[in-house]
Amino acid sequence: MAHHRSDVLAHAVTLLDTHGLSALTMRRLGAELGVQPSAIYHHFASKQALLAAVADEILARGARPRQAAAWPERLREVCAELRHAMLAVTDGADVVATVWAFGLGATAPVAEMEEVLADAEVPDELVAVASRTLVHYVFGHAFEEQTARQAVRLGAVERSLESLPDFDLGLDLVVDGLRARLA
Amino acid sequence: MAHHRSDVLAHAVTLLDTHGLSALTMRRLGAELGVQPSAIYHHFASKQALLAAVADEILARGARPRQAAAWPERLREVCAELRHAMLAVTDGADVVATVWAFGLGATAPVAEMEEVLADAEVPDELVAVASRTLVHYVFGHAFEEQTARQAVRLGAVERSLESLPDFDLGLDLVVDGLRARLA
DNA sequence: CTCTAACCTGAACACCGTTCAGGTTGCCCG
DNA sequence: CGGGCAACCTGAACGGTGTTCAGGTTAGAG
Repeated sequence: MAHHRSDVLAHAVTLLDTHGLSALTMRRLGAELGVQPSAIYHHFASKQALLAAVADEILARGARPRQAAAWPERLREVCAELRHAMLAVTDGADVVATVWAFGLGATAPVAEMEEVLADAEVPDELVAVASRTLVHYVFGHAFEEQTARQAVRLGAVERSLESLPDFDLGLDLVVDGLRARLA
Repeated sequence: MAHHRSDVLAHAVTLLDTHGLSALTMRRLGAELGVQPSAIYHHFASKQALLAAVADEILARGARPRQAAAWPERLREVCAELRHAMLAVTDGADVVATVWAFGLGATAPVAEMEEVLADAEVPDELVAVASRTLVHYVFGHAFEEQTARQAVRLGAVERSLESLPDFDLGLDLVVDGLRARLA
């Protein structure tokens, strides 16, 4: 039975979540679909393109309604949604951050941050700097948290998860810095 | 003629700088040294271990004397040194950030940040949060800058380098946020 | 009933990290 | 001087990886 692009993508996300990024292989994904590895190239031009679609799918699945009105809280909402979306899938932070860094996808969150800041009438050069700083923070924190969690789960390291820095506190640091610069 | 661990490490850094991370292969490194790939395993237990040593070497080569006395400027010095060390070698940001994230090395910069903050009598929980936030920012910014630079050099993308956010401004955002929280 | 587009096969190519039994080399010690 | 030991290396192999390509199948539209 023939598969669609969306089937392949859904299976890729499932495989990623259940067995991690290292298991997300063209051969294994093909086997999971009962298909030759080369068949996947009918739906995605390369593995990079597949990963880009996976990253966007991870972000889409994590979407939540916006509630806040003031820009600091709206910013926090966007960052929290981004963080939770990545943490919800095994190695999600790795995939999303890499795809974004290479400019292949996952552009929605930073675009929304820029929109929030522009709406708040923040100067243009600060909009770019602040949104980039925030996204770097969220990616770095989520990646570290996910990596540490996985290391502990595999028993590779006895490092306690208590020592992980608090996400909201670090976020406040940046938001406060931005607020100070605007005053 | 027999090689030492330091020879292998030096050649690995050279190979990384001249041809990028994707060319840093056990086979290619062996060929560069006139040696079988398996010979490298006499000096490094795995490629991960080799990359960890490469990351530490990149940081060691970027070391500069400290000059500032006040903690905000000391923090900026550490961050600037870290940034320049990574940018000085092709794919340096990728290697250093990855090695650090997996806890395999590159721990010196964040340790020094923590020391600076502790000396400034910043509360313990803020020391961990602030140093992590700063290192995430520096890694993210350097990785993005290096990736964009490489994409432009390869002609893969016409994205202008002018649009890259200013490093010092983003750094000030975090430092100011920390300063505000201390007051 | 034909044709076209979507989907897939199966083999091959050129790589990759890693292991292992065995071989060579150079230096120290008795 | 000669034995031995440690450092260093060989060469082949194992089991993977992403990707390409000529050709085959199948379902649906006209």
